Amino acid sequence: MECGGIPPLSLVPSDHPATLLAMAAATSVKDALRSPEPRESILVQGWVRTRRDSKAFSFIELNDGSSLKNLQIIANDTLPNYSDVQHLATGSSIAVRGRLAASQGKGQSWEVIAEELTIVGRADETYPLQKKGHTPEFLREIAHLRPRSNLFGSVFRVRNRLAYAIHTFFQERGFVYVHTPIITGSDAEGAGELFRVTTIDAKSPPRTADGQIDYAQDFFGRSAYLTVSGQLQVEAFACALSKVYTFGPTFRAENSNTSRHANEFWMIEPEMAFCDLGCNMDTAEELVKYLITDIRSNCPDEIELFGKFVDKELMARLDFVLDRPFQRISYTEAVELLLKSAQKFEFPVEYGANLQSEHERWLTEKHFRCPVTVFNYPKEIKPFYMRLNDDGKTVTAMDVLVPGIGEIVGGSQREERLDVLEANMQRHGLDPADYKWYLDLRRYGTVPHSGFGLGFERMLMFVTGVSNIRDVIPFARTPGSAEF
RNA sequence: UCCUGAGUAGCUCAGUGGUAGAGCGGUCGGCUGUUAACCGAUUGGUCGUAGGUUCGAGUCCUACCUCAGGAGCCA
Repeated sequence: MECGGIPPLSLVPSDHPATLLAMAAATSVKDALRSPEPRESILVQGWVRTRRDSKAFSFIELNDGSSLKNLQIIANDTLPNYSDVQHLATGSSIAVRGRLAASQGKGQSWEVIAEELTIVGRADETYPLQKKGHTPEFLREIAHLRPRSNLFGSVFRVRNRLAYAIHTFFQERGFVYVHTPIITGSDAEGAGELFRVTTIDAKSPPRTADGQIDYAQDFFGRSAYLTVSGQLQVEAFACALSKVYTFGPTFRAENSNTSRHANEFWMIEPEMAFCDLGCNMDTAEELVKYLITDIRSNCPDEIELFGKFVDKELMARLDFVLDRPFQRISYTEAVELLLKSAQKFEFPVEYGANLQSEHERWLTEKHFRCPVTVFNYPKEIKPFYMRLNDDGKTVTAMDVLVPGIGEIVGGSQREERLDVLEANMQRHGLDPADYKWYLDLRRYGTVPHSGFGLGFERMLMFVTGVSNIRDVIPFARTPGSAEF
């Protein structure tokens, strides 16, 4: 599979007047453009990007989403419906049967001389997309039409390829894809606010004796939520199938209003048995590099577009990341570096506190100027499941920071010692009784194991240079916004 | 949620308390193997919403809404 690709049209409304649509499978614009030779007969279908009239014919730029490039159609005035063709507006859908021939003009090698042109669906002058550039903010308001733009068509072809590359990476390495549940009963995973899933009537909920809503009478007989992470569940599968990963949607009810947060996003969570923190960091870094390499070589047109119109530094940065090993630095060393730096920070650097965004940016953008993996954080600022180091002060957390985005990967070696894990839970105010099944993994044949979460959209932002997460999700869900 | 900024034509924006503007787009015509074509004409407005100050508000004040950038939370 390559960056784009659409299946041939096989289902056609029976009452449709277009005879062309009933013909054999159409050729995609992408395939037409890379044809090795002229073709006597070809059928192409798509949407009109723009049209220009010449003396005795009309130029139509046709795009079907299979490629960034358009296919030029020559519609001669001998076509019986030429007067209609001359009024074809941007956005209209057409089917064209004709001859694929070498172009007489510059700028494209092939063009289609139309012998029959069917107008499938008109678009009138209110069609909001112009052939000139639009701001991403405007296109965001027409999220249902923006995939027809060059920028968003490219983003979503790359999104497709990135998902494919993620599966390829893990499948080639013997990982098993596990579908962890979307609905979860864990309400204290420490990964943020949760969306409640309920069938209780909001107007007259069942009450307990003390007046609280009685969720024991809810659909699942308990409180249930949309998942904030498949990690706890996937650990169970790692402790059986050894190397596993999840790749699915994740939901956080945080009121985050930033360019890097959405309330519904996709996450990749590998989990590996018999794997310590070093092995974990190796895997995360190898994955990030693999994905960049894959997109770089399989979506060249799209990357070129992003480099031209989205982020001029994109290609240099991607190559730079590929050429160099990731920097690894412990939290303690990072704090020392930050304290020694002459840089003035808005927030003070101090051991024991979380690194601020500006601190992370300094490390990855100013100091090392490449991705940085920070590991061994103070236990106080990390969740209960991370493995306690021998120093008794730090846990085996690791974050991969990349320039321009910040944290793209967060992970750790998990605490595999039952007694230490129970103590961690108590320190975090959690009741081990609520995690019986999770503790069983340590009770029966426990093994050292590690894993991490890679934000799918953040990775996509990194490889495309697109700076707002809303622009790499088909229909973004953010606070106050779920229109489409 | 907090801080900062913005909201004027379909889009991008100008408009310094006194007649609502430009470029692009759209439409019509011309020209032309064109390439974000070109030339001419034309179309286009609840100035985010609601109040207030003023003889007079797009412009000043207040509240709210929306968007953007930054912060926190994190992926």
